[in-house]
Amino acid sequence: MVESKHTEWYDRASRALQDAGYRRGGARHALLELLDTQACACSAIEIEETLRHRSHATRTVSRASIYRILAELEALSLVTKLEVGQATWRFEATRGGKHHHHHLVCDRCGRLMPFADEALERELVRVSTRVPLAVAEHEVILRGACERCTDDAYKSF
Amino acid sequence: MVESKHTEWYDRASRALQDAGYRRGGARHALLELLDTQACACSAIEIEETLRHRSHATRTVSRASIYRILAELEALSLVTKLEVGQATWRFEATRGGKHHHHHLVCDRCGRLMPFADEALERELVRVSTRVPLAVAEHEVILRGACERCTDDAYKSF
DNA sequence: GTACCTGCAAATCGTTTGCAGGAAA
DNA sequence: TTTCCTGCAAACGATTTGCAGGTAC
Repeated sequence: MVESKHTEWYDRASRALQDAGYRRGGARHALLELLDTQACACSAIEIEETLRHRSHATRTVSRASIYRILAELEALSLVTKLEVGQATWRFEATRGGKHHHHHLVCDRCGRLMPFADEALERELVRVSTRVPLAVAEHEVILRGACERCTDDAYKSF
Repeated sequence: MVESKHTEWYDRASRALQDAGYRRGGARHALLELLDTQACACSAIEIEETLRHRSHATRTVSRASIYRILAELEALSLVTKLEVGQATWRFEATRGGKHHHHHLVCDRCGRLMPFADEALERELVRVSTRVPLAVAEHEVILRGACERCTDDAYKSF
């Protein structure tokens, strides 16, 4: 098996877990490795499937453990829990400012894609100060038809 | 029972349902009346409770019907389905431009409040054109601690 | 009278929890 | 050896569906 390189997030997460007193369980390790490779949010079910089927996956992990570990990671702010899609939680590694992004959701195929925009970010920060809430996080979701689905519609004529 | 005034939304929704060939069922009517009075999104369960307990509620409606009717209304763009809170759908009447708003969610008590901001809206429209998706809707959620919860924290010292 | 509407109860699906065996320290 | 970690299976809660009776037209 090829030794794969980890990102900064993986190292930070490993350390944080250790500092928080968690042991080096195999399931937890497998989840960290997987989350580290994901560009956008994925659901617990997707994580389970990926770990089960991907050849390079470290091992399979039971669904209960997936939820438990994700909850631990969320409590340490190592993953962010999103509500996007089908009334299902999705999770993604909480990376630094540079990787901060929002989400595009295709209404037709359910595809989820990240996007980022600096001006929008500034606007959100400004709005956050004018609102009766001590804002800790924000989240923007744009819904519509993705290019793939738009193309398909075109081809079907 | 006092005859209550309906908003433009109620009339538009009634007409749209009729045009779409739906009959004037009692459950559907009760739901329209209720949704018409709500300032912000509510869940199917909340709707059921409200219809059951409120004195001015027209009648009770079974949960299955609530979901079915909400799905019809959503298909006609008469309500908007949101994912805010506990992996639960919430629904609110789709009103004209003036009532367009986004949501503040309190992480501590779960309270949901609407907010609106014109500059943010313009920014969202701009961003929508620069993204690989034919954007049909957008949604912004700000999470944090509401004033009530912040006050409580203060008082507890 | 027919076709649609509605309520009830059962099924589904994502998520959470209880418990017992297995692994890390 | 002790305590934590994990998987399994059962519990849970929101949502959906099948079906039978009731209602609008």
